[in-house]
Amino acid sequence: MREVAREAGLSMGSLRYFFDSQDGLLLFAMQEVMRRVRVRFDAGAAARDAAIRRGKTFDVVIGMLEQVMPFDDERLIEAQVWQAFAPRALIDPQMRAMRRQADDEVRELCRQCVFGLQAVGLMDPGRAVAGETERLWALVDGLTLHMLTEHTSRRTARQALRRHVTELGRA
Amino acid sequence: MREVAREAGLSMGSLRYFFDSQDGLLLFAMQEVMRRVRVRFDAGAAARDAAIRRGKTFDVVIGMLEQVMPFDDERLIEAQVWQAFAPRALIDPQMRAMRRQADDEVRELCRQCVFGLQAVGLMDPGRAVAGETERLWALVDGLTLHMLTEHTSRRTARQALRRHVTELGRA
DNA sequence: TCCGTTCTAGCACGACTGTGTTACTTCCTG
DNA sequence: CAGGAAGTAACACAGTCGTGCTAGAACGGA
Repeated sequence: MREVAREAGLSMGSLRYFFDSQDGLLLFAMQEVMRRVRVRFDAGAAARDAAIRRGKTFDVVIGMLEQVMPFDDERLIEAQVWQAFAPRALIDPQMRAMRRQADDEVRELCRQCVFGLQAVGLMDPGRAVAGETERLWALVDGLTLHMLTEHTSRRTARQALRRHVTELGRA
Repeated sequence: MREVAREAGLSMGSLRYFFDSQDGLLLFAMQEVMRRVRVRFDAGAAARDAAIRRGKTFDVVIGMLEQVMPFDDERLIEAQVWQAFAPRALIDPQMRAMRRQADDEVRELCRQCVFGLQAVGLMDPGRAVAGETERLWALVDGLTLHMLTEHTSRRTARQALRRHVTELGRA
């Protein structure tokens, strides 16, 4: 708390005017990360719709998935902050619920990507949407994890993601 | 520290006889998790070699990968403990190095799996080993993450893993 | 100008933390 | 049996932590 106040240029008392407890601050921080991701994601919605109409479904899918992954420094920090909350989210019910919601949103994004690819004939119709959703979701979060520990480069992660989505189209 | 001492049935003074500092305790705990995984993994080495000679390469690969994933309660706890260290490992150099080593070992396991599948003709020769290693590794860690947060069932994770490895064989 | 809201700051309390130190017990070996 | 090593315990210290509380500043509308 004192460190946060210091970096914000506030005294402890002032900080506590906005956050009545540490839990409140932490919860807000989590929510703020979620909000930022959503804002960034929604910002590109119109452009994506236009691209889809031009038949660029594949590129749009890749682009959407990359939005929730740490492909620049800002998103890298967000991912690291999120990671910092992870252990507490295993214990704290509120944090757990919040992470649950965030995870569900990413999973839903993956499902839409898989469904979309199938709809435009970019995915083998023989594949199960649910199963492929789970696999894509795990890949996205796995690559995210390896990028935030800097054990995988952005270039490599991008290639792996592209490879995976491409694979979905193979019969 | 006091909580660890309590659960161990020791006083703080006694605990400090074994671990001269908190860092030492934490580092040991990380190393202990790594050791357990290795022991469990090595325990099945002979059986796997035998299975491979019988041509059961696919099942062996699946089995090896499952060994480093939380498919039972014991491994689930290990994964959660490991997760608890993650944020600190972003800062602390020693922890960072230790996690780096652990990650490298899992990555190497994935590489051997990919390479092995290719060697016995279970993988399309047109695939790049390095790229598929990265993809498999991300999938394994992604599924692990989703299992430890209990957002994915063991059954679903198993299916996704099996699906992925099977896919590698498709031309 | 007055007054309530909004914001800021400071202090102090009680609890908890890791560590340094000392002393005692247990146990094994020479 | 003596003595040293191994192990255990207890205490205090210096910090840090989150929080409760009070008081004052800044600001905006009546």
